[in-house]
Amino acid sequence: MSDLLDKIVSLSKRRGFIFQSSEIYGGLGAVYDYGPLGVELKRNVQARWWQAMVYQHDNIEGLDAAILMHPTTWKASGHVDAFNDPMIDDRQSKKRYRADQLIEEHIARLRRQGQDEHADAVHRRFVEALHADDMPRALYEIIMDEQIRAPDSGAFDWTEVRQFNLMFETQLGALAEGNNTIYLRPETAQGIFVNFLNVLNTSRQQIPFGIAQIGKAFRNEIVARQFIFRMREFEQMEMQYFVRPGDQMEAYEAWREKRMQWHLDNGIRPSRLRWHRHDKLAHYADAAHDIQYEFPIGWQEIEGIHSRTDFDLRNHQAYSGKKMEYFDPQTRERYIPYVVETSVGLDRTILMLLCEAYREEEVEGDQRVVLKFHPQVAPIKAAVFPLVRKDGMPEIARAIEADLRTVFNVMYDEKGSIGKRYRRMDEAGTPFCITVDGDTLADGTVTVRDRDSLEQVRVSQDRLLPYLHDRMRAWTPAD
RNA sequence: GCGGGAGUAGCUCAGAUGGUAGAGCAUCAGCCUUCCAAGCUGAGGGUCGCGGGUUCGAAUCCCGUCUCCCGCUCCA
Repeated sequence: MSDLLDKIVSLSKRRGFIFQSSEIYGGLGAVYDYGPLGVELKRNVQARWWQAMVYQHDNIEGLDAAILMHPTTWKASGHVDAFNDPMIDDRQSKKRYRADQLIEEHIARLRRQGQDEHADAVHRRFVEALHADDMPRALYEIIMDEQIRAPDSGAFDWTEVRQFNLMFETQLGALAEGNNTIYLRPETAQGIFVNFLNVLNTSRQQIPFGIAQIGKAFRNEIVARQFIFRMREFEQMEMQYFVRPGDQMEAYEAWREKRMQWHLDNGIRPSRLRWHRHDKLAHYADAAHDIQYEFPIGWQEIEGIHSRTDFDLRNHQAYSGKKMEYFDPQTRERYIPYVVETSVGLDRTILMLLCEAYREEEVEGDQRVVLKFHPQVAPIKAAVFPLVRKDGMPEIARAIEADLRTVFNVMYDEKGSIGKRYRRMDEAGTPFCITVDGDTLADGTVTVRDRDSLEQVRVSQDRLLPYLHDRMRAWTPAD
């Protein structure tokens, strides 16, 4: 891992942004907890997304669907088939096959060639393999021993057989008998699709309109690494935008622009963001772009904007028997809407903000570590200090703290030298420090110290709130 | 999943040849501080990832296991 990411991991733990899950028991792989500062950062990001998506658009409705869903949901979405089979990849063609189907085809081929004895032997071994403890391994050995080649490329260059059992299973009901297996959702989108009719019928929306949701999703990642970049339990902020078939590209382009702007508005430098177009489209999509950020580990996806046709609604219609059609009263058309999806990883956004904000700087010969968050996402908006712990300064500082607390998350600190307190707040990413000093007693002004420029401005106590609001609004990212 | 590396106080780390652990920073209490930390005094904090074994005795040796990191693979 890069030095920078190491430092961010260390700072995250040291200051209480992010902890590994269940650390006292040795940790749980690729699961993380948000600490006191981390949860503030996360809630601020959620709030900004909700504001930008739901409140700023009169045709977008919010939703909070449950994590547990009817199992048929995942049949309709394609996740059960795609995620639970023993898969093997042809390294040459990059095509993926179901290992069991390859063997079945091989057996059928042998029979066609009259090699029934051989076919029977393979078949017996195949049945045995399907019940083996290490089923993927057993299937792999058959493919190796029988030298089964890839149907398309004819190559014999296979990866291991892997079982893509990426959905977390759990039991519905207290009785562990019968077929009660359900899944923790691997994506939040299906919660939106299955509620499409509910929202349509209750919100008085007309197409085009969207449904937005923030929520947890779960995937048994094969390779889960790089801190909170790829986690087994993670949070998505998704919006599905329903449009008339044919109008999807216009909506797609509009949402691409809005979503990129959102990241810029969070203080991400434009040079660190780029578009990545999917050349190879999933079968249900007719366009797909990712927004990538230049992490210390390289360019990585943080958000996907996908035009996913009517695939999901059409499938839910087929599986549920419920008509997913929309009737347009103007044109008197009836159709299953197309969907443009924006899906951003909340945890990845947090990691991006940490990477973007982290700076090591030299101040008058000393080094400081500072998180230059956008003030709106900063966990603590302001800290209030008495310059010294006497002459009534703590009392005045406490009063200012109490006043600001009605609006912001603020912190009071009187421990250590004033410089030390500034540096502590730098590490937490607090944009403003307010110091009560001797002049405060005389004229009612305080020092407001800027995290980024280190500049100090004297502000009258009673103008403090509007002053801070103005400064937050005017903030722009450095370099 | 495979190969390699690592796991000692909250953080970063030191602990040659086995004799039951230290530093800096951080934290807490007090002092000193009238604007950018690392001044003073004191305190708390570790069964050295976990389990087992060898040994009179293990952080140090052996086995297992978990977690993290790097590379390959994967990114459905």
